[in-house]
Amino acid sequence: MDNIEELNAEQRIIEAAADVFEESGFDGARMQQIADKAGINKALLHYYFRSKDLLFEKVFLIVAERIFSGFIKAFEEDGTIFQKIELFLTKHQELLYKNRRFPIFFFNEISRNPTLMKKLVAKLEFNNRFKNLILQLENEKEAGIIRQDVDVKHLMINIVSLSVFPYIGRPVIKEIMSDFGYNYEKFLEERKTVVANFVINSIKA
Amino acid sequence: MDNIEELNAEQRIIEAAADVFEESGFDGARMQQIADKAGINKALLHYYFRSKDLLFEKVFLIVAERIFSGFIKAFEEDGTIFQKIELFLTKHQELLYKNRRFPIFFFNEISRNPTLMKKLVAKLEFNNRFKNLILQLENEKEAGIIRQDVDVKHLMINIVSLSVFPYIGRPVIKEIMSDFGYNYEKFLEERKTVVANFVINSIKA
DNA sequence: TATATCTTTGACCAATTGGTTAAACCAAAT
DNA sequence: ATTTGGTTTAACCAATTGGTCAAAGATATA
Repeated sequence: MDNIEELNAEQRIIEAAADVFEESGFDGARMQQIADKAGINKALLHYYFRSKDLLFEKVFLIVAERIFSGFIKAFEEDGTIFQKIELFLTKHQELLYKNRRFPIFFFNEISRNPTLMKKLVAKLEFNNRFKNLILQLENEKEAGIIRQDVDVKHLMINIVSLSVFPYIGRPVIKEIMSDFGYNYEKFLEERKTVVANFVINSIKA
Repeated sequence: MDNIEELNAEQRIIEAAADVFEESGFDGARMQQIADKAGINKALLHYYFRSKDLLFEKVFLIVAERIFSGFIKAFEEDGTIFQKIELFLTKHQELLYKNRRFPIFFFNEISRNPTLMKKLVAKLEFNNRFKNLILQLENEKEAGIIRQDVDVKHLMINIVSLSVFPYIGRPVIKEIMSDFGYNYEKFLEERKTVVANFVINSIKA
């Protein structure tokens, strides 16, 4: 959303709020700052969204849905499990790279208010979307393509862990890397292929 | 620190502050709440630590050092790389399980104030402590114990990712798991062996 | 006992913050 | 031209928050 001026007040508020909340978190965010960034009076925030809590919840769900639905589709395309993993990792990395501040913001806010996750899960219909993937994994296990001892739950979490953690731990990794003379950005670039290989090596029969 | 009454005021403040900051984050934490939990007057906080910022920094570094030095040693023991990985994962999981709220707190605060990480790295002497591990990995690579294409940086991040992410994403995973009829605590328990196997499968020659 | 130093407190303050309200603005309908 | 409805604003408010300060307690020293 570059041309924020063209949007109407309500939409400008949402974009501004997304930005400020992501930058400072719920507790650190200031209604005045959101109003300034949206180019409107502070009272208008309350006119459209009643309270900081309600504004936050609405914005949080909008942004989270935007990002999640971006890569959740990767698992719904056709292809072998290896292809799906590679496709997911590519899309995931792409999205993370464009939204570096999102992961830590997301997990932090969810930790402070787990109810948000219930609402998000309901909105995104996780359950339905992953059923086929689970079936496919069981099939490929029996077909001898992947190891017998692979567990779907753990595999999924492993993939997401490996993909998203470098963004959550960005400043930590960056600092340690530079301490060793490595470059963080180069590291992220390498990771696009490294992670896929790591996962596939680990599960193929 | 169970018997908080036996400590002197300054120590009680540190323990109370650690608790409140970990629970609410820097922005969400209230000096009054820390004072209450420490059983002292709010003015005493400022007598000992001057400001919220200084109190936070001191407490953050104390808690982070406590936890980091707990598992960093795992890599300094003798043994093959496989043994070290298993030892690290065991210790790491143990510590994470006892300090569930720490990871998200830690990474969130570091993201908002990366300077903290500089101070922590200096305090913990990361560089010196990992040199030997890197040498060992190169040796075992040449000896044909682990794959030629294993990269030390990525391997380290992979291990930490797989280990710590389930705690960062706790409410997220919990919600999705229950949506599928799985149990999160059981999942964590399984993970102790699953992760080690996953990593070792992936790197052994 | 008197004095000096460190510890602890209650009362207080200035600044900030989320939120309210009454009035002004403005486009469309009559 | 006037009314009507939604939109936007400036001014304001009550509550909270980090922080201060002078005085009271406590402890050790002489």
